[in-house]
Amino acid sequence: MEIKDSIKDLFEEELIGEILSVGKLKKVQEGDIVINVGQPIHFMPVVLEGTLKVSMIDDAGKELLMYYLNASEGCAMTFTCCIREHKSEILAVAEEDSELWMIPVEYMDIWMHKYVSWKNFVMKTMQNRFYEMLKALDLVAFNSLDTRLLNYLKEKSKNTGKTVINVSHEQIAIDLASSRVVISRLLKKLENEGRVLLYRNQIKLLKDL
DNA sequence: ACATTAAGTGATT
DNA sequence: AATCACTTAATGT
Repeated sequence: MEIKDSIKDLFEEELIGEILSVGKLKKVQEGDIVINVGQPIHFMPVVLEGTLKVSMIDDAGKELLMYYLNASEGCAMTFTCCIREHKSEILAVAEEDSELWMIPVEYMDIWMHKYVSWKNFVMKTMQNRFYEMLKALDLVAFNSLDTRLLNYLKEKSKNTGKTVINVSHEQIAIDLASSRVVISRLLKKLENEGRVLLYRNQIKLLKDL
């Protein structure tokens, strides 16, 4: 029931029937890897509930956070990868306990031609991701690390709707492709400025951030 | 009580 | 802004 509810406004009746019969539910826990780099993709995950964190990995194994995937959004990279049977170039990790609807990739192409609503869905997610990638690129190219850190914190609290963020300095460093020591220093500076409170594995954002 | 992991800090590049 | 080396603090067993 929840499955149908979360996507019923997106697609026409007939397609929903196909989606339900062809896909399957997958529950993941916080920290679970949904898609790993180099892994061939057989399913396209649509987020029903929860959030996925999508990162890019360079040759040296350095991570860089690209964007978050929220409810009723599909993984845009999958569209580009699966058609040519490419391997994944991204890492998707469950940011929180989430529910995904896994659709075998062979239907992507068929539905693309058969259903307008599917095409629109794909186009829309591509458009959204493209926009977020531009933002991410701009942030990396034209802003200093402290700006990026602030952005990271705000984004995270916006996603969870909370002012308390549960994350280690180490993890932030990985997401921003920096190092733990640097993040610790910048956070300490923010704390001294009275903008955050620091705890172990936890950061509290103060109002004026 | 001890080991492990997270965070803080000075010095160096 | 990154890395090294080291300290201190919190947490798990």
